[in-house]
Amino acid sequence: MPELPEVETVRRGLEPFMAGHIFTKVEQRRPNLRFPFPEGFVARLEGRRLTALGRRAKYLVGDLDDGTVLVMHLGMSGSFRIDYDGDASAPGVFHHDRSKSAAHDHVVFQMSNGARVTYNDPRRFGFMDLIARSDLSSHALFRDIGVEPLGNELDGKLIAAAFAGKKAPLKAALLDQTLIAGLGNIYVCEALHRAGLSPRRAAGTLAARKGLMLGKADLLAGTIREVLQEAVAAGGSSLRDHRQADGTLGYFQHSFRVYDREGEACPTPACMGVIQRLVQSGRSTFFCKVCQR
DNA sequence: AAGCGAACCTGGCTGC
DNA sequence: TGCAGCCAGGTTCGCT
Repeated sequence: MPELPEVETVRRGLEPFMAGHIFTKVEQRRPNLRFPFPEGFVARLEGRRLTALGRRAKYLVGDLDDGTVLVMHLGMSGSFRIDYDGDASAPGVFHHDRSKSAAHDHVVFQMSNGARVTYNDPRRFGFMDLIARSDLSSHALFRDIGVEPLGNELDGKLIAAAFAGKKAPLKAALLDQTLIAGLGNIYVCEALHRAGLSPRRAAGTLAARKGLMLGKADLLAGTIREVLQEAVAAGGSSLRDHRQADGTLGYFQHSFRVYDREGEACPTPACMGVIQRLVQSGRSTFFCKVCQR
């Protein structure tokens, strides 16, 4: 499920059940996901307290009380669910999601507060790692990651500079995690439509603001921020019944303007276009060729 | 060296 | 009903 809004939604769902609590038992049911689990994964977690659960790009980043960081990536199909043995009437406690096969339950975290947190991932493109907090920013996974689109750095000037000279299409440049971190196929399509920019336009053609005149790069920075904020507020998007950690469904998919809407009328006011699908670097792009130039 | 397509893996849906 | 083929929210590798 995981672009930035979905990962952030997972983070918020897990935080109250995990942060501040101790891993009393960890089950690792297979030797690898996308990559092998790190040496001693279970032993290095059991008995440790998770002091905080954060997010960087599409990574969940959990600090342990010994200076280690538990890094988790959901790949394409990873999800968490929570079973809580405590007071079932407590606020924020939800039902177990039984819609997924236990055959793909790869990791189970038993926490000291009675919460059981299960990681399920049919395609196994996700992974987990343990990295010293002091090495995190220089680690290969994080070293080259670009700006957080919901942080303060993202603006038209940054986009124009990052995309300068690029002949690759905007679609590809926006998916490049070393430039802007956290966008994926859905939100790139949505941000480009809102900005009225063609996914095929060369990335290097966006200008930043000159004086009072806003450039297309400024417009795009605004729509990226806007669509991500709206999606986070909606609890992310739930395709194929993908659920939040608490078992509830995000609902931003109902707000898609173009993604997976091939053949539908373009939602731009007064636009007579029809949403088209095309393939760019092996992925589906949805856009309106009338109002996106 | 940037920019593509293929690969990783499983499951769900479509169409014959 | 069965099965082949295509598609899926991500990332990395290897070939122009």
